[in-house]
Amino acid sequence: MHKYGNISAPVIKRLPRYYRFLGELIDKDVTRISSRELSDKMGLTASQIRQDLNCFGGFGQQGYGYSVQGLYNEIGHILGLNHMYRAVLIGAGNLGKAVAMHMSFEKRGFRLIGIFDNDPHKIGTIIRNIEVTDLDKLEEFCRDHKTDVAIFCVPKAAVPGIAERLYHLGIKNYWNFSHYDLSVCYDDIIVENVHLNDSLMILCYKISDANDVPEEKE
Amino acid sequence: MHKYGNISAPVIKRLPRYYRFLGELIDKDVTRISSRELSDKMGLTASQIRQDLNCFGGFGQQGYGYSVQGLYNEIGHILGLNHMYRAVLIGAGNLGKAVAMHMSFEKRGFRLIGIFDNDPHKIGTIIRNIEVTDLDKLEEFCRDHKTDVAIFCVPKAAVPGIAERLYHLGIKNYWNFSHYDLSVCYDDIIVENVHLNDSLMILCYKISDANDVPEEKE
DNA sequence: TAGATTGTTAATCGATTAACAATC
DNA sequence: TAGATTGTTAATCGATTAACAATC
Repeated sequence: MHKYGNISAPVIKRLPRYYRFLGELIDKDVTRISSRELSDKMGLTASQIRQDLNCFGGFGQQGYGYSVQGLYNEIGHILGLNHMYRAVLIGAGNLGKAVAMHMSFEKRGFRLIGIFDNDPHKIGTIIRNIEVTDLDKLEEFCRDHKTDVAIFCVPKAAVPGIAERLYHLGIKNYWNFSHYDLSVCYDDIIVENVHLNDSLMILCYKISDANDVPEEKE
Repeated sequence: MHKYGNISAPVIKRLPRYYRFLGELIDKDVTRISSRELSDKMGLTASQIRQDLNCFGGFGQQGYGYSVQGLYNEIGHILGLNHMYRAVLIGAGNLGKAVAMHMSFEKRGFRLIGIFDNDPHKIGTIIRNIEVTDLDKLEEFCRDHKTDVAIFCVPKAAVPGIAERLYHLGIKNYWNFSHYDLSVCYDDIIVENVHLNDSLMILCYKISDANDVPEEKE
């Protein structure tokens, strides 16, 4: 069962960007905007914006355009930001700590309710008002606290084992920062990957390709 | 001038993933693989793999398949990992620190040569053997040290000003973790974005869409 | 040689853009 | 009413898949 039919990945990927630009327009006290104006600002075509929005409904008004605040609210609702999914963070290393400290979970439909690690030096420390708990107590914690999502900030090798435990606990939604490909293991899970290494390599490709310098590593 | 013609974005995005899977095969002492076998492992079609690779050259052998190590090396070369682009990190907060500590820059074609911040509490601290420098000394530093890339780990509001300074210094390659859209400002720059908030919202969409629960925030 | 698998061309599928009638 | 801009259908473009001759 899908709330909005079968929306294509490219469309979904653009939604947060629309949301961001509309938020900026609100900050600038812009109340209405046409698909044309928005397309200029965002570097898209007006057609694409109208097509994208009409996957979810007719939010505009002929001859007028779109209400900025109205559209912002609609897209926030489509994205499901009104939800409050309970998330546990697995891994309190540099990356995990940064994710815990840096993200505005509450504005994005989530609440961080637990942080786990197996390093005795980290267990017991406090990150953003949450005590880092021993990974061994994961099952106990999830029995006591409804948990919807797990965030993976652990090394690749640790992922499969932890994923199996989570899957067994019925937690099947993952925000995955590890280099492990979760999607090839289970097929009834929801995964959103953040592969920082991949992103860095793509930057490397773009620079190399543009400069065409056959310079080698020294 | 482009080294490899005009390769489409979807193809480029898959390259790091190929690289990752081939690296794993090497670890498992697999020496040869057919497009068919690889496609099974990765959840792609064999056709797509062959099409992707043939954008860059014929790396296989009819009747045999591909040499795992050979293909790994070729893709590494295509990605430009043999380069050593000098990068400065702008922003030594939680996220910046995590990026500095967590990334294997040297394996991905980069070397981190400087870290900058404007917070007096951070200036002078050491992160991964690099002293955090006053952002005011950016121009001085870049005059003395050839710099190819800037990594943005600062709040949105700080980005446009710093981007202008970097652009003026001739630094036009950016790894952007901020929520600021650099691409709409300059058109002769290379940007690779890591928008963590967007990623989190996409996860929220996927979960909401799959569950179809009209549950509201409490 | 026979079998396997590539490189590559052709067919299909999907996403983006263009056009325009509907309508505010 | 006239002008503007949407929602939506049709046309184009690009990416993926299928097919197969080339060849190791």
